[in-house]
Amino acid sequence: MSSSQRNNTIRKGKGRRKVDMVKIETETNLQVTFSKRRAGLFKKASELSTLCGAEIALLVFSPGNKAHSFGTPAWRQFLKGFLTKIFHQTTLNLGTMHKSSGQSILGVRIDAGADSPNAQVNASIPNVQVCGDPIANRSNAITQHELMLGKSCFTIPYSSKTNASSVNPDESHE
Amino acid sequence: MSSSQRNNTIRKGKGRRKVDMVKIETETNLQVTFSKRRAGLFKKASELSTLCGAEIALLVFSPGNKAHSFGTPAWRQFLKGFLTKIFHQTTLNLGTMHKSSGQSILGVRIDAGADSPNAQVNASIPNVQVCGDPIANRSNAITQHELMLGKSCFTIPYSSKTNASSVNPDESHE
DNA sequence: CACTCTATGTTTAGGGG
DNA sequence: GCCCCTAAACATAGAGT
Repeated sequence: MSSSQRNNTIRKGKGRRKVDMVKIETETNLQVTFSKRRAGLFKKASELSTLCGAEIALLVFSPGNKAHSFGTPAWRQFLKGFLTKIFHQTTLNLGTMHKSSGQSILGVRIDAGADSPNAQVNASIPNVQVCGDPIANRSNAITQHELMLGKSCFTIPYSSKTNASSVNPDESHE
Repeated sequence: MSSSQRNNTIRKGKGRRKVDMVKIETETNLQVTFSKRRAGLFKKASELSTLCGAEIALLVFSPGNKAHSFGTPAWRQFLKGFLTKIFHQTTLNLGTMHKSSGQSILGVRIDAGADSPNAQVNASIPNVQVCGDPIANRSNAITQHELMLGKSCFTIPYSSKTNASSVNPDESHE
């Protein structure tokens, strides 16, 4: 046990209190924290995009499997152009519509069979695909994360020290 | 122009200075800010995952098209289980390896043709697919973002006020 | 690029309505 | 869930190495 008690506070004052970086046990507390921090995370993503012109895609699933997503405005166009360079034998369907509901279906579909740019997808196969996975498989101990795009492999060491760097063997150093 | 000068500082002190939320013009400045904030964003994502048990996938492309990714440890398993429920006519290939390099290829591949769970993907078709797109298409003005998963449509109004809420017509309110 | 340092702007835990 | 409030914790801009 750390200096504080379990997941709880260090002292009784009013302002912000330190919390241990372990899963919150109190259900209501967890819900509140999730909402606040999810909003904060989205804001940070938005700011990074604005300040630096970075393209970002972010998917968050709450413990109750509820999906929350974030994407920069130019994401679709950016991704289309980026993937087009990589995928030589596939066709990208972007911005399709849900057959029955007519609602927008976001994401990218890689379909080796279809070649119609605006082909509608089968309603039973939502056009949503996601990416992201750490090499490390220990909970709460993300040590490295790799992403393979085309011939380039990007590696991001990630530790509790919040280190984050990247290596790109095929392109210029950034 | 705002109260400050362009993208610059308000005063001359030493500590942190307020910055306008517009794209940074100075190249070196932008690089430094990108590195710092990207690290901060990843840390926030990691903390949200740890504290609340949320599954997260995050992709960031720098202005130079360099990819940085983040994903929670259980992301692959989580996604596999989640998508299995949704995709009835496809096969998921997870955790494949790059043919030539042997390096891990992250992400999810929806391949209607293949049904071998561990089939290797063609090296020219990296198994990386991403999701994320706003409904709004104006730069720096993300107003709404929708994600279609199965029969459920999740909507996240997003404004400069950093509002972020979600609606799920098919499941319980969170 | 990475690190350090400072000062300060920003986020957020907890509690109330 | 939303809003408001407080005060402490945290993130980070700018400059230097």
